[in-house]
Amino acid sequence: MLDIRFIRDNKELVKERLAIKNFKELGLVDEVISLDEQRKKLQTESDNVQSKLNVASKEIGQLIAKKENEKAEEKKLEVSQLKSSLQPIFEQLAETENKLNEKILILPNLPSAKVPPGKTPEDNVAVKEGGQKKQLPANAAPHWDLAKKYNLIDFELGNKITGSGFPVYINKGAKLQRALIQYFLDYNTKAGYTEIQPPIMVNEDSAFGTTQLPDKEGQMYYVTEDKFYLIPTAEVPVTNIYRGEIVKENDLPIKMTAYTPCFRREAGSYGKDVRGLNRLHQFDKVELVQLVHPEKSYDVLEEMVSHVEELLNTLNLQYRILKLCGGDMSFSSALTYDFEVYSAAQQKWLEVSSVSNFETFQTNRMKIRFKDAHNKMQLVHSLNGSSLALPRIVACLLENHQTENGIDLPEVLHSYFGHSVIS
RNA sequence: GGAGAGGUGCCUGAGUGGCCGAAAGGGCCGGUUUGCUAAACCGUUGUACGAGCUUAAACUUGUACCGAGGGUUCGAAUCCCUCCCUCUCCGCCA
Repeated sequence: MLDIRFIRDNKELVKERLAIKNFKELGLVDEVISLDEQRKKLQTESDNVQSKLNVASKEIGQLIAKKENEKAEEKKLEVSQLKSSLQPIFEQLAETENKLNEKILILPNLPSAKVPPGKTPEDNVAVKEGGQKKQLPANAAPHWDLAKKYNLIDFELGNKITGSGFPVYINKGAKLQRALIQYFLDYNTKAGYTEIQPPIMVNEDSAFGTTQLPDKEGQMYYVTEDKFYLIPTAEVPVTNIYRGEIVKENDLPIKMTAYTPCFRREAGSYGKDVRGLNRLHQFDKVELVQLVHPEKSYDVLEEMVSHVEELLNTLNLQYRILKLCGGDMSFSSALTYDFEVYSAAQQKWLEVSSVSNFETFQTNRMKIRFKDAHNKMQLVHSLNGSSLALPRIVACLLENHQTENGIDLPEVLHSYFGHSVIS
């Protein structure tokens, strides 16, 4: 959620930036500002009346104490008149606040000055490519065939148990998952992230805090009986750990990592990209979350990008890092880097991580703050990134490391997996 | 799921209708003392949104906030209702 004071003071800048994000309803900015002005006026009005009421009530108390009941009764009449004049002001104020709130929630986060313009994924800027391009054997297969050949994943069985998009990992397939999770978590905790195992269902407030709600409820599974959402990413429960907290400046940065299953309804995405592990309703992911001092957040973003990049390097995968253009960024992000790994057998890039700085967009909703050196309240900046999303990594590991005889696993996984080859 | 108790500031905890934004103690921060540390003593210590003043900060001031939301009353932390949560006992159970 954008800060209303910032919008007030930087109206034109806000519009310019929103335009970069390809946001069309720029008139909302003016609406929000005028609603805010109305709000202030109404509040001043109601404060004044309430102040009078408070004074009068005290006087009544004193009159009663002095046994001057008649005068007290007169005052009471006066008060009841004041009260009835207050009623419409309250209603207007509530209505204005609701409207303001509703409108301001529609505004996406402002892209940082570093965000390239553009409308579609085509306009994203590749900032780096790395890793080795693989020479695959002539009979190279896509991962769904490899998964079957080596009996790692049973997609049909998942259909039977739950539905499509819920694969069953079997035997070495299951162990590979476990090895990856363990490896990623160890890698992250070594870099100073605290491991968290959060709930994988969250309440409405949490889903609101990280901006899944309102608006994206269609993407989440919902447990109606208890009003819980299954998390689409660990970002939701982990960031919300600090919801409503005032942290010490010295405690920043707060670095957390968590493995969780993630659930996404992926409503409306049928057809092409859903084959095999490419797009699932349930998948595993290890996530990074940081809460940091506002002055440091862009350095931290770069640090997180290198952290994920280094992790990818150890897996010997060919990757590229994209800086997302304004039009392709998420609603809440100020700057996002996507990591894509080249799936040699499918001959396409698969997104395996997305690292973003949200600045104060989430923390303003969650009210995660600290007192700075001048004793002034400030919102912390929040960032998160995947490190990494399992299914596509598994897909790329299988495809890119396949040989005539099996799958050669990268060295870092040998001890976690217990073997160097899947055959 | 059933029965009971309770949710107050950073913490403990008092407060059952006006003098309560809230006692007391602890903690924190600042100061005095001190060779240093400790102790002792003094002082300070909420948030949000307005208004005034100001370049700004400081400051002054109004309103709201004692789990959340409603209600009663001239007046609510205090009384009533609903919900949420915590604790104890019972039941069920990985």
